[in-house]
Amino acid sequence: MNIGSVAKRAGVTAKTIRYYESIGLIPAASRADNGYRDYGKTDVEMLRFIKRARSLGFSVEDVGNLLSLWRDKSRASGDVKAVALKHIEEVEERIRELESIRDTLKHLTQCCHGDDRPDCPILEGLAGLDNDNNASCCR
Amino acid sequence: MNIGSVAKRAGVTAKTIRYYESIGLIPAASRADNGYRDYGKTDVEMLRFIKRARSLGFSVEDVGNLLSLWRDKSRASGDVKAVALKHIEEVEERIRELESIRDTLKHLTQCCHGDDRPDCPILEGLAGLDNDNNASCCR
DNA sequence: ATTGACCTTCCTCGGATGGGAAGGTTTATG
DNA sequence: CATAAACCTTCCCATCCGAGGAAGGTCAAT
Repeated sequence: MNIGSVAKRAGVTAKTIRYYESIGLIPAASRADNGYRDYGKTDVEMLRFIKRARSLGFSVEDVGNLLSLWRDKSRASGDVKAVALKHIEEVEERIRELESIRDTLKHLTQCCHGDDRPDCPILEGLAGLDNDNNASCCR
Repeated sequence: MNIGSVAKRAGVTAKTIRYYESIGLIPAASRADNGYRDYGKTDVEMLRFIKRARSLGFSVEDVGNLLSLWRDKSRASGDVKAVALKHIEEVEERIRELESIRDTLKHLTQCCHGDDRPDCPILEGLAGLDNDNNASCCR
């Protein structure tokens, strides 16, 4: 199977597959006589695995770890769970950050009358604060 | 004031200031006789403004827009509010994405017994699904 | 024979800086 | 005064994860 077919089947681009090979995430494909990369069914599965893990926000490095656990038939499921739990922690941390940002922005916009007048509490809020966190912009 | 002082006062690095100048986010600083960049108090304010906007997740391009609104004494506060509201939308969208990711991961980990046994529903969940979304991994 | 769809490698780009080299300047200390 | 430390300058390279494209080889169908 050529790289285009396997790419389509796995839902990734040929570019991405070559990139994964170049960084060692996946083993180098064997070559046909014409020099084209040649793939099999297991390669499609592997790429689907990678795609799904990436879509869940695992870094390529994380995916590398998950892949070796996947291939290691004698791995402990606890090892995998540890990777996943750590990632959940990071995702939740990021969510908290974004919520804090959202709350600050909402606060600023609620203070702003939002009409044609030039005075704007949002800009004042952005300008006036040295510290990184929430403002009592409403005078 | 040299770049180091203004950097310290604004809470950014000298590198960052030079970068902002290079991309045109801030005007090129005037130079002293020795060729060093020379800054004043308003530059510190401007850089603080930028820093705070960046910490709230505005892209450098967004910050450029906010800066010109900031400098334009006759702007309408509604213009600023529009930028801010749009950014809130984007932040909330990103939060929803991450929450979806987190929920999928939690689901997978809850299915995993997490001990020394080699069978692992997390890996199976990652491997088995073609579509991008939630799995009923628990048999 | 030609066209179009593949494939190959290699190079560049993006966002928003950080790191560091190579060299000039200023300030502080001995 | 000499020297060292702490500045400053420009310049290039690295990050992360590919996307885009150029230049060229190969294959299948018309």
